[in-house]
Amino acid sequence: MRVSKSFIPTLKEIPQEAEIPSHQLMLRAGLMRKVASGIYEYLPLAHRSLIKIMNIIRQEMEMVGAQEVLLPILTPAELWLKTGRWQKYGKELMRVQDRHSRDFALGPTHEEVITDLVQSELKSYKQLPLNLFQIATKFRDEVRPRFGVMRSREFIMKDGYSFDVDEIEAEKTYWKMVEAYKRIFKRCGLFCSPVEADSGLIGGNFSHEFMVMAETGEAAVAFCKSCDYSANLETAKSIPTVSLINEIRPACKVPTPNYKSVSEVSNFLKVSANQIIKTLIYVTEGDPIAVIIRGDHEVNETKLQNYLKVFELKLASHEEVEKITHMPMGFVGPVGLKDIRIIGDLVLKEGHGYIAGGAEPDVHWTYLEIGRDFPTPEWADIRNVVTGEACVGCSQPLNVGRGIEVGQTFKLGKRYSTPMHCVFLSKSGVEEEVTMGCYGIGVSRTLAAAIEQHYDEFGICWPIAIAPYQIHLLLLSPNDAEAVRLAEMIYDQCVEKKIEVLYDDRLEASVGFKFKDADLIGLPISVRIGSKSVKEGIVEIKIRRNPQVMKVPIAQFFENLIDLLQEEWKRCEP
RNA sequence: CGGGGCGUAGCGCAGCGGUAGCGCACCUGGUUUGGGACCAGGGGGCCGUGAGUUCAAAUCUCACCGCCCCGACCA
Repeated sequence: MRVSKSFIPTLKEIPQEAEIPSHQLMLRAGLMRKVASGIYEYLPLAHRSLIKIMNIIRQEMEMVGAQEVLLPILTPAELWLKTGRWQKYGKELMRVQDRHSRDFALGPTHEEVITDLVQSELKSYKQLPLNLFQIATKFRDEVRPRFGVMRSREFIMKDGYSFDVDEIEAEKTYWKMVEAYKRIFKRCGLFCSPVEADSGLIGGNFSHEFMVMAETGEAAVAFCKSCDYSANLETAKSIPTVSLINEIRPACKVPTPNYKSVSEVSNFLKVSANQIIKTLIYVTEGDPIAVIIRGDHEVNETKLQNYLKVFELKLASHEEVEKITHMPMGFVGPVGLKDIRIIGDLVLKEGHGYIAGGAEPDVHWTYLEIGRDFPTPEWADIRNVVTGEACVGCSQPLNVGRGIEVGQTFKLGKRYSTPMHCVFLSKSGVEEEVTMGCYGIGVSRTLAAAIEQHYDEFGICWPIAIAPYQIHLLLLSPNDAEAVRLAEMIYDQCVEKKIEVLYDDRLEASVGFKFKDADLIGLPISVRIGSKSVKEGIVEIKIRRNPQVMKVPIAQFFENLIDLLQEEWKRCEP
């Protein structure tokens, strides 16, 4: 492609709307433009990259025997009513009506649609296993779209669904898919690993998220450098450091005038926060509940929600707290708490001599013993793992970092086949429900994540496998006939050799302009041709991610180029 | 939905009661071409929308809309 004929609107300045590097660079390098909040247009460069990601996915899916289909975006409400998700999915499900006032949803995911399809055709165990996938646009009416295509309302997703005769076969399929996913992300040039995950709204009992570790990631991940344990903070476990700090003494009240928060109380009493019990009140769709947790720990609401099996969970407001506990805000504690279910974080179990709210203004209890001074709560793991705690796999210290979730795999079991009556006749002639799995990849998010992982101060540094073009050919002296002749020759030969080349043949752009654009667009290899190099009989080649410029005699140019391309490809091998 | 910020030329911004500006980009002509060139000329705006206050509103008031950030939320 000649730049003079291309649609690549690069920007010199950082658009004010963009916060994170990938978002800024996607706008600046002319990859995309915004139409509305969370809705983007993909321009030619981005489209070429997306196609490459999709093709890698297609190849790997084919390798594990999955077949591609294309499902509708507009889906009738009745399908969603069958599984209860018409209600449960909430406002994120984009609902529309047709001219007859019939309800539809723009598909955010397609379990219902695919299960309905398979249900209508599945008769015998002989048709199983079955593995179907599609690559299509999805809609989610996100509360807050963010970070460009990282969290957009309309996005491209690969979603796959597997159907097996039983749990054992389904699990085999699941692990096959996990392996395929690892290959896909590696082939896209991403450093990405599966982490244990919460299975959320989609249901099921087993899940992994594929995380690209990045500062700007929205998910918190606990991981171990010594063994391969890693998990989303929503499910992560650790061996906590237990605080057997204090001697056992009779409980006594101490004045804490106007000291309410954990940090205020610990400063005032000169104790560390891990001796304090924090009491939090949550409201749910049922009764309110109380949570007690060590002062230096945080409640993980996903864990709590899963333990309680509730849909709604919200920290109570100050007014609600006082009404529910009959204690003043800031001095709520487990002693004297009545008529409320109390969940205690497991870490508290072994400790002694705790400090907690005194149930009346300006007072805290000290030397509290669980079970002696207040009833033993229901124990559950409801807290966030903290950096430095011991790994459950190998006892080495855990790290907590941030990640971008580019894919997720779920074992669904019969979550969808039961309500949608997706059954088959088994070998023994008995009707059985099919066992399902589901597997997603955010294709547009993968593109953004790849940039988030491969950029520098000048622009993008594409992995070759998903780069819009492989070579950026820069004609630096468009008025030098010899340079033009050489550049045109190299361009023609690249086209002939099927080397994807973007040729900056612009007459009007200055040298600096071309260099800046090339750095910004970030194709893996640039080839520079100007009067200077032509006179010396050489061509300059630069690998985007390296600072040095190589000088290659014209006669050996293609030989060298092909070697360099191969080296780049090696970086994307699974 | 709660909190904060911003809407003025394609992009980045200034102006904050009295003729709508700057830099970059764009168009024409010329000179240039190894890290976002130079000279000369030129085009482009309902100052987000609507009400109000005022002799006079981009500027003050109110409402609405849009966008961004933090939080809540999130296959």
